[in-house]
Amino acid sequence: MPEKILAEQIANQLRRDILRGILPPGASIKERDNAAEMGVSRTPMREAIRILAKEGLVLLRPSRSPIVARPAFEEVADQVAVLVALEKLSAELACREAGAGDLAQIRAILDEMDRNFDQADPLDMFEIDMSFHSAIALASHNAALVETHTSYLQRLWHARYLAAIQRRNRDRVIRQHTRIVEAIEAGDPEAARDAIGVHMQSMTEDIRTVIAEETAKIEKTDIKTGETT
Amino acid sequence: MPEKILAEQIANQLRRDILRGILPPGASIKERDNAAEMGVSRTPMREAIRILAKEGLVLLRPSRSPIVARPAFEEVADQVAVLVALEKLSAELACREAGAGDLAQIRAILDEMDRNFDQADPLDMFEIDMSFHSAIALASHNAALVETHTSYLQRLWHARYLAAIQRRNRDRVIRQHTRIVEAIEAGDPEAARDAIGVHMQSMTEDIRTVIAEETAKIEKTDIKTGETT
DNA sequence: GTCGAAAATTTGGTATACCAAAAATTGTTG
DNA sequence: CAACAATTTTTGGTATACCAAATTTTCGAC
Repeated sequence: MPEKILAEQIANQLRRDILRGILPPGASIKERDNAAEMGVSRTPMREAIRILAKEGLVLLRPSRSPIVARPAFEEVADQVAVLVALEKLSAELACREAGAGDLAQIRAILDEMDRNFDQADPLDMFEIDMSFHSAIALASHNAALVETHTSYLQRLWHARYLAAIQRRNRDRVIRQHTRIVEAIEAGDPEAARDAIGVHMQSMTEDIRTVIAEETAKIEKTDIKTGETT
Repeated sequence: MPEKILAEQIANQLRRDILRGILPPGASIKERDNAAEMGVSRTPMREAIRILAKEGLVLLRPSRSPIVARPAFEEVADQVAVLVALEKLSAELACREAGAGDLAQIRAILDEMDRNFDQADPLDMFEIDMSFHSAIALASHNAALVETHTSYLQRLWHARYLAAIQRRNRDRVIRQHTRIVEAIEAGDPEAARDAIGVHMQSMTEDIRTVIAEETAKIEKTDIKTGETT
């Protein structure tokens, strides 16, 4: 694959730092300073910040440095509601459009999660989980849906990652994923929508819990030190 | 409202030219030439082109000038499938979340269309039609949904505009919009989803017909003159 | 007339400089 | 000590120049 332009490389690096908490919510991203640190000019840095702002990972402020977004639960919940609709559409279309290769791919990812859930590194397992959902979107054979779905996966990555890490539940995840796969293999759109609905309901609850905990932690820190950004 | 930056103004102007057919599908947008014509530098022009590419109105090509997108029916149909899911979610959430002001706004737009459909300029009427759909999205009180829905409205504007202009059917549109409004006013999510489904099915058929006609027209022109871009 | 090589042109990407506006900081006064 | 004014700093946006790569055009040989 062709080498990415500088702006995309910078966006990827910043995205990784944000998703891994190296750049925590509220941290400012100074265009000039960050560019100098990376030995690049402002132009690709500016472009990269724009990319991340579009993904909802960074918040642009007029005449102030952009900051790493710290979405309230309500914002995340809004995005999750849209993601649920997209995933339901994915599963529904996959029931109709998926080829044998698509189904094999989806099943293979489920089997891999089943085998390796406990041994694998949590981040790796989380990424496999995301690839499961992406594989279903790809099986829909709807390019616009794939693109929008990917955008929401990226936006929600951090919240979902925290939720997945802190509320790991192997049996529940495998059971719910299995229901989804079986519905798609059976070509049953209604069953697929229901299975997606149950799975995403669990996830929403997990995210709510995790964000509440993070918010409590942050408020305690803010009161203690009086810190602002 | 604060004055927009140059890049956004340029994007708006190019968008208008594209949607109105002044820049037809396939026309190239030369960064340097267009910038010089508008008396601006490449930087805001480049940014504007990026904005339109994100909206699907412009197709970026490596080492070649971007061109005005000429989506195949399949691409448009894919986007419409996603838009249908978003509109159903809008209507569903609006049933729960809409305030009295939201309902009044939606009803007012319907009444305005009913009164002025035949007299008003077709472009004005089309824009009112779009504002009807936007009002429902706004009534959902889900910011992420509003943003994604707006993005899809923009991407699909040209196809929908052509379809609306060439297959105008006042009674059908008013009837279908009325069903949607009544379902939302009744707070009935299922009825709202059904009404949206019927309405968008009609629209998809109209778009299919119009794109088939446009494609036939373009192929005839290409064969005749051998023109390429 | 065709084909291949060389030259020219076009293009996207990036670096750097400058400007106006907004925000933050500092100093002065009451 | 607080408020206000002046100054400084930071910032986003834009203009311009340059470069490497890709594409197109031109030219020469067969």
